[in-house]
Amino acid sequence: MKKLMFDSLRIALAEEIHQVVGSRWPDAGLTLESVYQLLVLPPQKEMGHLAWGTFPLAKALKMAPPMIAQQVAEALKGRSQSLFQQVLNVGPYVNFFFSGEVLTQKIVNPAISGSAFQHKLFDGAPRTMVEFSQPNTHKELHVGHMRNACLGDSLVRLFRYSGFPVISTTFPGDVGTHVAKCLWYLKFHNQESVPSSHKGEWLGRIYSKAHLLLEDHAGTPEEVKDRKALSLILKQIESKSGEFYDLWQQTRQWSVDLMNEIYHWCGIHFDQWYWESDVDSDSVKTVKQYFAEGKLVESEGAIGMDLTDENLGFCVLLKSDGNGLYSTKDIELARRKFQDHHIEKSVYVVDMRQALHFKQVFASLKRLGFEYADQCFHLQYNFVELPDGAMSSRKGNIVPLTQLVQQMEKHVKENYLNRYAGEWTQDEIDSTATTVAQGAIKYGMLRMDPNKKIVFDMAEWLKLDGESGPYIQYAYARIQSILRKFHDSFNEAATGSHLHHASELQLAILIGQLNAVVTQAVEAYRPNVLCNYLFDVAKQFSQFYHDCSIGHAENEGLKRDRLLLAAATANVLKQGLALLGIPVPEKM
RNA sequence: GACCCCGUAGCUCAGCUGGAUAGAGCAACAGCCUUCUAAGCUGUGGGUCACAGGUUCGAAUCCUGUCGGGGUCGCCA
Repeated sequence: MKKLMFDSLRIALAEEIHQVVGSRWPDAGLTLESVYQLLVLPPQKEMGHLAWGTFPLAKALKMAPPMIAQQVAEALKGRSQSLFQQVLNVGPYVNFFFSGEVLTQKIVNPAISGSAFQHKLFDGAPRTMVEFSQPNTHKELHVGHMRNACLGDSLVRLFRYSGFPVISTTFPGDVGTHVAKCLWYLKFHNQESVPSSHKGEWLGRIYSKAHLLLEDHAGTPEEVKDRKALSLILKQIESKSGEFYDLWQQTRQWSVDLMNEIYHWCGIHFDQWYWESDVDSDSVKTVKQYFAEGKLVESEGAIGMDLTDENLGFCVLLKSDGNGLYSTKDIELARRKFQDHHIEKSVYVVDMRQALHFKQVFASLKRLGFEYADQCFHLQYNFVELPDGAMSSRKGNIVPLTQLVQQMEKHVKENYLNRYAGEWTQDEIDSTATTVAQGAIKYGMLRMDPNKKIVFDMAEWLKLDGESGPYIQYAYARIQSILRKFHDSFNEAATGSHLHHASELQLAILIGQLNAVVTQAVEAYRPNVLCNYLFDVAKQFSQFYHDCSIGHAENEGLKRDRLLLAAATANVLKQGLALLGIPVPEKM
């Protein structure tokens, strides 16, 4: 996979530099592409719009970088016609300033027409499957699940935008001991009647009670009875018959309804759903087949793959009782993914506690002769915990996802949107509250490096000023408000020739960076770099908004140029937020 | 004991495929709504980039070691 050149301003500038350098030092062997890749934003806005570092050239020529920068800047200055307005050398860098016209032509116009968002960013992008969101049925969905869902969904969107063929998939756990525990409690101990709505959440709480009761029974005569009951339940589910199978089908649906409700709220879609119950029995058959072929070994009564020489221990694939494990299912699932969808790369978004598990699974796949084993990638991320420690649905100390959503929407209405009561319809207030809540929650989940832990504190999450999703949405809504107000002056043919203020030019150059930022986010599997960028754009817009009035622009030409720039900014914000799975409000 | 992740301002974090004077948000303090939405803007203060070596013209960034926090290590998922 190779990064492509897609930024027309950088390409044009790189061509000029390449010509100058090529004619002056023909032997340096500098390619157009390497010139392009070395064009960066300067650390300080005052230094310039783009900067070119001379380090590689300095190495090739064995000259001091500042010397080269000076000579390149001089040579560029001597050209009769150039793209840039000003060039100056600062230490080892050659810095460039552009006119409002060039920035409008190269950046603003493509953002207005939408062509800026249609570039293929990579060559040879593999057909990729992204598996994320592996919630268990019969348990409650909590804020920790949200981080995974947001991360996976954003990656799918980023890959797709960049030109990858992508298949999104989920692998919910609808069988296993946690299900048996839940059904056991429901049948033998539950005193409550099943609620008429929110059955999924209720079921999750039943699971917690089941777990606690079973712990209480540990070491008592009840324990033996419990184990027998659980074993019976599991058998009935597996054989697809009996009262517990019926109960499983019924209750499983309650959880699935809850999942669908949440995914719908989040705007998350899966192209393919793989169920544990579906791969379960086949996975055992597959592994038994491998054992029969002599590809697996027996150890301490279990069957698996010995990976001790890779420092990965022993990967159990069949328990001594003949049943499979999580690893067993993942072996079978990997096989199906490549077979069903002819993918070339498989990404697993799963928290870091499973790092060893996936190393074992991938190493096992490789030894089993699976040709795409090296193309399986575990994207690990750190988990969400509460101020007083780890969350666990078994312990019941979780923040349910539905609670976060409800509180956030309520908070947004009470503190901000209810001021429009009477002016807006209730529908507008409700749907805007949902949009803003999505912005707050998703941005909050994505803004940090995936490797860093998130300590969830509801009070902190409800603060919507400063670096937050709503701050960015607010910038967008303000632009829409301006466009509504001055739509008569909006003109797509505006040239940008009236733009001179630093706030205008800075905003223009910044909105031109979207594709470069997306490229970086995709390469690093990190949506947080896009979060930071969009915050910067919104901040730069706020400054522009403050410094450069559109309604009171000195003349009509300037007003048109600024309107066009604002509209382009809105498009970049909307497109960028969409890659995070965040919608935009037309007003807020 | 082995392996993985983290350690940057009072707090939460950017910056990490080496490059310009280490940046934001929050909190604190001082200003800005008769002017396009104050969920906003401007300004001030705040740093031994955990520590110690090494590589390099150049290190918050790469390597080694130490310390501190979290996680994982065969029949849970």
